[in-house]
Amino acid sequence: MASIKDVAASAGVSVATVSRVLNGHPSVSADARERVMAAVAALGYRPNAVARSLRTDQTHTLGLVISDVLNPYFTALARSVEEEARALGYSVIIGNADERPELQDHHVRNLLDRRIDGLLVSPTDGGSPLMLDAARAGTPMVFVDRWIPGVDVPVVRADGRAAVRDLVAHLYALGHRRLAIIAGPAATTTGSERVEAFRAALAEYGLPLPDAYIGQGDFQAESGRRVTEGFLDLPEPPDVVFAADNLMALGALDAVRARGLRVPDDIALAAFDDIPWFVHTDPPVTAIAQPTGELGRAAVRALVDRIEGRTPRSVTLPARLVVRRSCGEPPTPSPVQRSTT
Amino acid sequence: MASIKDVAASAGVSVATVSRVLNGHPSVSADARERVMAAVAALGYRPNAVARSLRTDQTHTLGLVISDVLNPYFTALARSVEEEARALGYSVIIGNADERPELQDHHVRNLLDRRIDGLLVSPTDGGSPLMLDAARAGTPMVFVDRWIPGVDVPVVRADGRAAVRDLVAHLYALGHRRLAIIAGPAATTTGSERVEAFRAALAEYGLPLPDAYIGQGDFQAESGRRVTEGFLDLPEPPDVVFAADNLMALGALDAVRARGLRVPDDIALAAFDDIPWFVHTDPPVTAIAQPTGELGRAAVRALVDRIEGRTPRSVTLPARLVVRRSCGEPPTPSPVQRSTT
DNA sequence: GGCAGGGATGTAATCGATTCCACGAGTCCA
DNA sequence: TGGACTCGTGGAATCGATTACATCCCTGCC
Repeated sequence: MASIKDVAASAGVSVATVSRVLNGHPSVSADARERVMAAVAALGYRPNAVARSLRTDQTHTLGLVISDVLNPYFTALARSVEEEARALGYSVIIGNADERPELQDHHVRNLLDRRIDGLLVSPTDGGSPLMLDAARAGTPMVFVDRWIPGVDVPVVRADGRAAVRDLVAHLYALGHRRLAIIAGPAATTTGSERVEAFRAALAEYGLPLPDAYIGQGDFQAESGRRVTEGFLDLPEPPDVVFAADNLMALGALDAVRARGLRVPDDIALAAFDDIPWFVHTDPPVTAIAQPTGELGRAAVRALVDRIEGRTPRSVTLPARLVVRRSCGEPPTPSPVQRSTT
Repeated sequence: MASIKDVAASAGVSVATVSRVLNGHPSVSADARERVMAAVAALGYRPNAVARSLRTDQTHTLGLVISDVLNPYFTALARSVEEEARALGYSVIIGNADERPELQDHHVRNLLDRRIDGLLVSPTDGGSPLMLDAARAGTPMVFVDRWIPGVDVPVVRADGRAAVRDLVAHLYALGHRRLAIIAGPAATTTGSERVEAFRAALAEYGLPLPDAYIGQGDFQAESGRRVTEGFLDLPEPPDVVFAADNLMALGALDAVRARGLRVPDDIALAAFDDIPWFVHTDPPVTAIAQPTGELGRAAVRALVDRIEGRTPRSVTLPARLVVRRSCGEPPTPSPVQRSTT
């Protein structure tokens, strides 16, 4: 592969001049510029990003560590992150932690070794020393969706509290009184916050949230299935199951169907995170939709602000309730209610 | 960030010795090794992968360019690719082409500039000069899922022909005679092959595939919707719509529902690519399942073989039909038929 | 005792870029 | 006419690693 030296030789100039041409430095004669461009074209020369990064100490690359690529919510997030990053001149390397802290550490370490310019993380746990050290050491970092309390890192996320309140109001209006939740890991902020928001909303309606109605999931479908089976085995099963993410909702649906029961007649279902498929499940699932695209874009902007020396801002955007049929009585019949993720 | 020089100084040895320790070179005294390790730990030193890559001309990184991250099929593929690569000591950088050739080129160029060790591609089109040149120039490359004919690059893919034949048999047995297909872009192998397989299978049953029953899609949901609307507007609409990928099937479902029609009573639906959600759609969708995980792993193995000087093999694995209820009469009732993707 | 061989180590070249500095030539103005 | 300045250019240092080569010292064998 041709290097800058080959270009210089072929154009009859020094490597310094070639570099100046390539970087748009003003002080280059038109003649030299032309000869260099010709040589570049003739040789099919492309600058070696590795060498450039070594010298400039910039990789123009962002790392994105997400909890689960198979989760459509995170895929959508990753996509919007990549789009915005590309628009700002950055590439993105995605690390999939699969909800496993040690994998998360593996990716963070790998990304740091590659000297990415900044890190976007949706932490799987309370934060390993590795990540905390990196943050403290000054690695530009932004948390997205989930975050770690007590660390001085901007957070870009959705606030689901209002939407959860709307959901509970909706459920209450439909006559449901025994509401259960499949929670995410308590070590994640989204895991604990959603339970708290749910509990607070229930309290407004004078409804309890007994421990038996709080199932411990891990954001994966299988745990949704398991927890739901537990709920169904209760002497007094809940009227509604609220899954704290879309995959656990999928598992819940599995469990309900495996028993030969029907949603919403036998038990209602709602989920946090709206995804396109929820329109087409049987029945369509009532969900809380996050502004995923805007979240990803805002996170990238905050991170790039930080990298380029500006002051990044934390951002909180509202989530909103999308009512479908999985909790009972359909909303006023209308054209297919499409997803908005 | 500490460099190898700092470690050398702190350990009282030369950088060469530090490098030897770090790379497990045998000719280092126990004493020196120990002092180096201590210094490494004390400084929290991590080798700079950028510098290392520049010197060794290896990045231990694979590029994966896929057509659409939002498509669960490709996400699953990406996941298995990353897993296998990690097991073999490589990282993966994913580029999402979004079915747009120019974006695909952008990512290929970007990955090449970063001097990735090898490229895994599921081409969005017939192949840009950029990609063909790279292949000819000797960049280790493997095609996965889709490929470009006439290029000397190993291909790892699933052969859906037998499964398509099974599907047609199934449809025929259910009494369907007017079968239509939503095809992918003809420029992609999967786009054209699936139509050909379908046509060939229909021929075995003496069924025609009129042009009006071949809708041109682009593997995205919206095109599935549009094509399906066209089918429904036909004086003689088809009995069955076979979507060449899961997203177009989703669009088809949308279109059918928007008309107030029902699957499979009014029109049946089948899809290429099985995904977990198909179990839970209304109705569950009959689909052709690819061995996605094995495909990803085999592709990585082939690519790494090529990179490390062994001879890579092309691999073709069989896809298989998963019957659910979207084409009519359920299969013998049984426990929930789970997805297998 | 001397020499060959091998182990441990350091020096320095190298990878491919960027960029500081110096230098020559040309321009402008006093 | 000469000095100051600008512009275009090249030489060389530099980024942080790896590694060929040279050196030194120790051991073992004849």
